[in-house]
Amino acid sequence: MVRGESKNAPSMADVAARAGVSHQTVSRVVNGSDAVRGDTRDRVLAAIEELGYRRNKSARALVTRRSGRLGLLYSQPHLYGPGTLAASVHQAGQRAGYDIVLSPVPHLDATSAEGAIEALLDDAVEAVLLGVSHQSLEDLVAQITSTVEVVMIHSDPPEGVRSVGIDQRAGAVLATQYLLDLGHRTIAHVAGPVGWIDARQRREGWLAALRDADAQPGPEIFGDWSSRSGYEAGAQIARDPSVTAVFAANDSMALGVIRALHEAGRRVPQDVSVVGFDDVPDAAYLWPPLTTVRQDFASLGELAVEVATKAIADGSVEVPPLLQPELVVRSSAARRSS
Amino acid sequence: MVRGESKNAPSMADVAARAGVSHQTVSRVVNGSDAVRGDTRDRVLAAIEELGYRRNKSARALVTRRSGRLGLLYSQPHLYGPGTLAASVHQAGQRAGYDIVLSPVPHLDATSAEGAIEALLDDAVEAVLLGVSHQSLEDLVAQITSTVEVVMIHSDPPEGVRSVGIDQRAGAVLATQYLLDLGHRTIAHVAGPVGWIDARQRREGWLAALRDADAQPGPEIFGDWSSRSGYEAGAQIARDPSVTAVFAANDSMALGVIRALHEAGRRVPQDVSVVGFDDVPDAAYLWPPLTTVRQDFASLGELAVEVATKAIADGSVEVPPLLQPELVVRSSAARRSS
DNA sequence: CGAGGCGATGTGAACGCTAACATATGACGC
DNA sequence: GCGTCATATGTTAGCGTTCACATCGCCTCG
Repeated sequence: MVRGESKNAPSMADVAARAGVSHQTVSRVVNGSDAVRGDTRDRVLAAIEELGYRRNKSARALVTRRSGRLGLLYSQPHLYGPGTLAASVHQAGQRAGYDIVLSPVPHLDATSAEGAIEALLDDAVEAVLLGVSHQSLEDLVAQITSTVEVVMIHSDPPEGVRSVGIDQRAGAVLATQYLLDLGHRTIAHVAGPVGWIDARQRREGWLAALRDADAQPGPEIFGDWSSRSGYEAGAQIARDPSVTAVFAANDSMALGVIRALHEAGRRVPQDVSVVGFDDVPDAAYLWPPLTTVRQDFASLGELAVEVATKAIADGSVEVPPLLQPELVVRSSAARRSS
Repeated sequence: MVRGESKNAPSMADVAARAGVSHQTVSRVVNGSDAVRGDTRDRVLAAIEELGYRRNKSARALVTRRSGRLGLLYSQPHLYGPGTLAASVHQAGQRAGYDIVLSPVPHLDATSAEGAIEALLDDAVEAVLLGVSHQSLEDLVAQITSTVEVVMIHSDPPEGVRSVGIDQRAGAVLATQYLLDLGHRTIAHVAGPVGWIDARQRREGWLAALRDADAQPGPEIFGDWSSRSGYEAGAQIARDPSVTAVFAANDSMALGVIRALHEAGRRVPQDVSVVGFDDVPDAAYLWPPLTTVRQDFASLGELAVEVATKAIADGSVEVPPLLQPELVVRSSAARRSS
């Protein structure tokens, strides 16, 4: 920015003076009121253009007592799911006429989440979207729900809370059932960390599918969503020859499992089948291409914004049905050989 | 939010009444002025606590004529690099006392970038950080630079523009030189798409290292950063037996190349060596573990915020030295066999 | 031809805060 | 004991909007 070049930004009054009307008429034009004569409107529009006028959102927010902002809290912003979610919420918000305040929390814990929510509240957001379904947030929600509208993005929401979600449990059932259909009986699970709702739901889906098929749960190892933890889990699983299939709670861990299996000399999928969760863009181009469960983060974000705007409009507490994930069959899982 | 429960949010005047002081004294307390007696301060603080008072940022911004906001434009928000950058900018901004407005642009083109910048300007950001180094933005920059402070995140910035960056060219030289040292003479390059500065710089680094070693450039294929495009490039490369090494412009494409090589029966690294760029968290757990070039996105974000805040404070145009990337040796590249 | 009404525009106040200045209170020196 | 000064606090105005209402023409109709 060149110093001294620009004085104060022009205000409505400046535009009004230039167009020879009152500031209120400018306001009407800017807000699309139809009570302005065509030629007057044109004069105003021309003045706006000439001066490079921009409506001051702070002044507007002050007098209307509405910020026009929605906040999204999300963690692990470097990962595919959260990143996609953030982008889709942002886009849907724009379309709905809201500004989206993105609040990434690199490492989730109760303190940092609380701090992030405080910041969002300081920003006067009209609703908070909770893009991270972790147990530690459920208590927090109760506290802020009297202050601001809240939408949880959650596959197993507490009673009476506004929420949207993807059916994690159903996705896990899809994956496990597929493995069962392939003839596998001992299916290990590399779970996400304790405390994460999605991890719990995926684990329950695995368990439920097994139960329905009268199969015993295979070994279960808890990871932390990272490929490193998947690798460590895989190394352990590789030592157990009875395991012929692994369901990993996300694609990163699945990929770690596959590497560990490779290193142990067990072929995927000939010796051990592996299924992941998420369908990250790279999943299709791993070796072998990863069979996984796809979640539609884009729709999730749109839905969340929709529910939030409705909540702001009429306070309704609406819980649309969970979105259904989809099994994407590639070649990391195959019929049980022996 | 429970309807009817909360009336209007308390203002300074409410706090002042409760504490038995004037609103100005409340303002002083809130802003940490030391011209307030200890016991008065305590009374005010107590009133703030009791009423749950929050300072209204809009009113403050209106009167101070400063929004306290920095905007970050970034694309491909689902990818590791941009996601990490966004998070680190956000964090650094908080620390520096600025609110960060994150503006993800899913698919970059001149129109959407322009729209996003307009939105940022409407939000009255005091500086715009351009987190996407694409040619199409360079013209845009010239237009807005008179309106707002701009910081480009760019490894080869135009003259006189404030910027920070990571030395992409040096990273590519590192990768290529490593391959050369391993005895490879025909090194292919899977480049990023035309128009992306980083892609250009990496390609130039590859070319420069080759030139210095008196080696002829191997085949060159342009991808689009995706693993799919890497796969397609890899399939092509696999047909050329003279190629014994590939330098891919990012990890996703590298992973696609590896799969294509596998499918063609060419082993990595025994037959063909592959080096990527970025060091995404999964890179270390691919099979084989990917040798790649690590960029420090976290430091990049911090640096960008630092330069932006300085620019706002005194208008200085500072271009700190490029950050240096680092070669991470794993096992997807090996000494040339024959 | 004047009352009534409607469409287009203007006026004044208020939103919650900070900046600038004004005032009160007490300590101190002569 | 009174001016002087520093320290603590209060008062007023104004930031750029929108809202509620006032005004001004002009047309319609009995």
